[in-house]
Amino acid sequence: MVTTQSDPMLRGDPYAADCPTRRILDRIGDRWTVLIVGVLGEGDARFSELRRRVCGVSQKMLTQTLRGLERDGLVRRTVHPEVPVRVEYALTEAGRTLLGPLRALQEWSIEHLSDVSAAQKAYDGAE
Amino acid sequence: MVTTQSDPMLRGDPYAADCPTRRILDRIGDRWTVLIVGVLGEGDARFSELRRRVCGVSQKMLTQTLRGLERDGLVRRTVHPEVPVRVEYALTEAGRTLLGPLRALQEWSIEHLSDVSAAQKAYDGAE
DNA sequence: CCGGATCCGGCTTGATACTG
DNA sequence: CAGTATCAAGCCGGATCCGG
Repeated sequence: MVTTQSDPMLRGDPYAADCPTRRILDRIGDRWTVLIVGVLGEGDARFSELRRRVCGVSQKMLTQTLRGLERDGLVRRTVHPEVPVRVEYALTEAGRTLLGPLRALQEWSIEHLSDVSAAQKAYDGAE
Repeated sequence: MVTTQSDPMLRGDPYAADCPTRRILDRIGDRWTVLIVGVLGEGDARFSELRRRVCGVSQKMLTQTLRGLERDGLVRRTVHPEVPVRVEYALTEAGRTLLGPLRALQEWSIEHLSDVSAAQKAYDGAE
């Protein structure tokens, strides 16, 4: 199955099922991770704050995604045992390193959105 | 629902549901798009070639993802009406511009995989 | 045969309600 | 406020079938 010859792990071929890129992609490719990390990149936030800012996320997916990020060591969760419980989420050192690549993607999106929209319109029109 | 005040569209807040970044993220966040674009970045490929290289993708998702990319103007589909039909997929100009940001993400993955794995192990152990 | 569409079962997601 | 529990709906993957 896996061609271990010449070590594809460290090359530009993230296509074997066990390639590192694949593993990360499965994380960030869930459509909420990127957004949540993006929000946290602008500053720590508590649960409901995230819920409000990441428009459209369900509390279940928010919880689930945050747990995943915590597990990956990208987000730190801090519980303040006050009267109304306060839980703060923050990017870890490692989590902050993700911001760079994410920004690149974001800038690409902004830059190419009109082209993509036009292409979609053309495609749908022609069909 | 949508706060139209002060135009968040062009800022660094991809968190409104109608923000451009969101739209693109929904595309690339499907877990196959990135891999397929990555493969095509190394050269044109036909359907079964992609199927082989993007290990684990089902024929259905491959078709679906390629259609989406074609619709977005990122991939060009060429049918050669030969005896066994040959269909070639290639990145468009716009599609190639995605390679940069994708590489950044890929490099991040490779660089941080061990940290993430360690964090996961620690998290699971502590629980 | 290659590329692709369709049908179906299982897992993931989302909406809603409930708890500490 | 910050989640967990529950259940319905939609998406994914696999098998199967079709057109050139």
